[in-house]
Amino acid sequence: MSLKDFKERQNKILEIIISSYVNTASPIGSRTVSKKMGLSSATVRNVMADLEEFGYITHPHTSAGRVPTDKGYRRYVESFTRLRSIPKDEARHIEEEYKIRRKSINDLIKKTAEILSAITHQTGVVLFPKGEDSTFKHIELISVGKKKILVVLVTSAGVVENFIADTKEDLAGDAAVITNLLNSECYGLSLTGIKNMLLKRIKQERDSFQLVIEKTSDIIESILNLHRESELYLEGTSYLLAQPEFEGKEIARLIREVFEDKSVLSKLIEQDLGESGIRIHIGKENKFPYMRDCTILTSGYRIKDELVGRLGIIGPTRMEYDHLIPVVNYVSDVVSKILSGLVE
Amino acid sequence: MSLKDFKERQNKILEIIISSYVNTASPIGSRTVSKKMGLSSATVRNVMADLEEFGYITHPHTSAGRVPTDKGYRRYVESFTRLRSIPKDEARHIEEEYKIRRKSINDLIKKTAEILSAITHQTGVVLFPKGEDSTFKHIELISVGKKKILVVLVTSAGVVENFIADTKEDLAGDAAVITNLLNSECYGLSLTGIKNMLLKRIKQERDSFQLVIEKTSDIIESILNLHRESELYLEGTSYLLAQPEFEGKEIARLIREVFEDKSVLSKLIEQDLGESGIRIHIGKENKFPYMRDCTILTSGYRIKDELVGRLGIIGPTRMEYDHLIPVVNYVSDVVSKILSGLVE
DNA sequence: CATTAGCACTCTTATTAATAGAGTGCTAAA
DNA sequence: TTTAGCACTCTATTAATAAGAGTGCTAATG
Repeated sequence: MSLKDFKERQNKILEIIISSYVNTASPIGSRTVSKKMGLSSATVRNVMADLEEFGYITHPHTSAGRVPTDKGYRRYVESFTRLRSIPKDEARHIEEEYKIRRKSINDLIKKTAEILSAITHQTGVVLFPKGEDSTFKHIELISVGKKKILVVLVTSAGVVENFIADTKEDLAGDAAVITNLLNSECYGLSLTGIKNMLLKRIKQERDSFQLVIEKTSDIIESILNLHRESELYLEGTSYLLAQPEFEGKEIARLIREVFEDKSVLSKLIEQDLGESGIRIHIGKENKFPYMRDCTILTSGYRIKDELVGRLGIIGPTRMEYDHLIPVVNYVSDVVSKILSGLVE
Repeated sequence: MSLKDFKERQNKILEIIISSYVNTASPIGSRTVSKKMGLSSATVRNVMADLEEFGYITHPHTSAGRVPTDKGYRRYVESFTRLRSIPKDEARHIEEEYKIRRKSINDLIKKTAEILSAITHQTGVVLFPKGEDSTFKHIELISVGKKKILVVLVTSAGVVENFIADTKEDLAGDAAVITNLLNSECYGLSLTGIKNMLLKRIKQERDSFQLVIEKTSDIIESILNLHRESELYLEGTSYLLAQPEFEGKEIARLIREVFEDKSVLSKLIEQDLGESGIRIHIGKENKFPYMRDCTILTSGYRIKDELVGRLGIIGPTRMEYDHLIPVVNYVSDVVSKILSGLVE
């Protein structure tokens, strides 16, 4: 038998083990594989021994079937040379979900996490970074009470943010004027750009702008201090916890460490922010200990041609990679298309 | 022994059974109670038999201790004549959480669900209704692309909503003018108010407003169709699922039916919207079948003197009522205070 | 030489039986 | 009215056994 055929058979058997294991969550014996291959169980056992020697599968104990290792899943997903296209009805289903599409970007992003979770039955996740470098398109000050100003910011991408700032004086009467001035001066500038501009202006006294700066120093400070941290939308965490591999033991820990404090997960996903395609982190490949039985599967999404964030799912390492990879990819395409459509 | 003393002893024993059961999640025997009461176990058993006869506690089986029933919990919580004040350090802890307070109302509400969950170790929930009757304070149209207008709405309560609307013509040049017109005409009106005003204006031709209506018919339609549904923020669903009573069996069902489709929960909580104080729904008192082992504990929160929504927790019926009721109450006070402060 | 049949061996899981223990309810005594 | 005492019931635990799944190795086969 040629080396190529040999490898091919290994792949085939690994594939059967994985796809069976994904469904049953219990070790796969040689007989199970043999039936699906038309090979005797003895032959299969030989191949299995090889696969085990190279670390693609293991034994929970002597008389149990085989279970894929992280390395095994890795080999499996690497073997996908090109993305399978997703079934028509599933595509339609996704489109359908987006029909009743929320019309603001914030809503769209949040809804996407829900949709991902609902169609994959895994935990859906969307990372929406807010860089220091996003530029302002519009700013609006609205008086909502004595010495209370509601600040509404719109970035060039069409994202709306708002907060209420306290001011020293009551600016109710001046809100419109100041709004106009700020708009004309700040349009198109980034956060750091605004900071620089203001510093420069403050130096050259006797500027018509000086008055505004004085009156609105509190607001301006609030804007500059606005920590525009990345937002991470998680939806359907219960799917993950319902998996048999997480029964009982360390669930509480996993929750607290991973889901409660989203910063860990954010960091993990942010690593791939530069990448545009599908990225998969399997089990212990995530250095984080409580994630050792989880896989993070994400794809980048775009506004126009600009890569803005990543979306995907978090599930047990034992997930349907062959099915879920195309789904996540498809959703990221749909989201990119909608986002791009919203701003032009 | 007088009837009053008799009832009092019943209460005391019920209280011990409940507080023990809350901690251990396993039936409480007469000996356990006896030790905490200085009464013999035989006497306790007599009282227990009475309590059982009236349906306040049950027997899982002959030789097991007693377990409180929904009716028992109900009697227990009704026995709280006034709210226990919460411990100082806990109060400080809550204040602390709100120190890094998000400055927009939307963020505050969302953060509150997280805080509730974190401090109670239950599922936190906040209902934020958006009535048809809330009035508009400000509207802003911002061009974000050809034939794309970003509409930003601010309600009198200071809540900001935004969406992107498609228009027939490109309105980039007119955005500012239209914004001004809409603002002056719509200020202080409710959604239905705006609808009426527009209909009236459309009838009387040759109105200066006519032009605007024509050009912005798409936007206006979007605003009118804006289904301002109540928002329900749920945080920490995993706490509920981690409870021993939900081990294994119908978890998946509970998730899908209750947490995924938030409308059920919304309805349940909306029933108490008129009520200002603490409201508790114990077990089967929630008619919804999958909630029969859960308690919903909520308190109303206010902006100024106006009741706007409800916040609280969802947990197993076996929860620390004596501790959690004051906590939820305290949080609702803090939130009310902050909300009121934000708008004046 | 790759494949397969056969068999002894290992370890898990399910089943059964036996025992210990927790808790009750009732009766009679204090 | 309270309590001590006791028989009784049911659960939970433990141990022993049996059944079963699956392996690895060897020898036979095409």
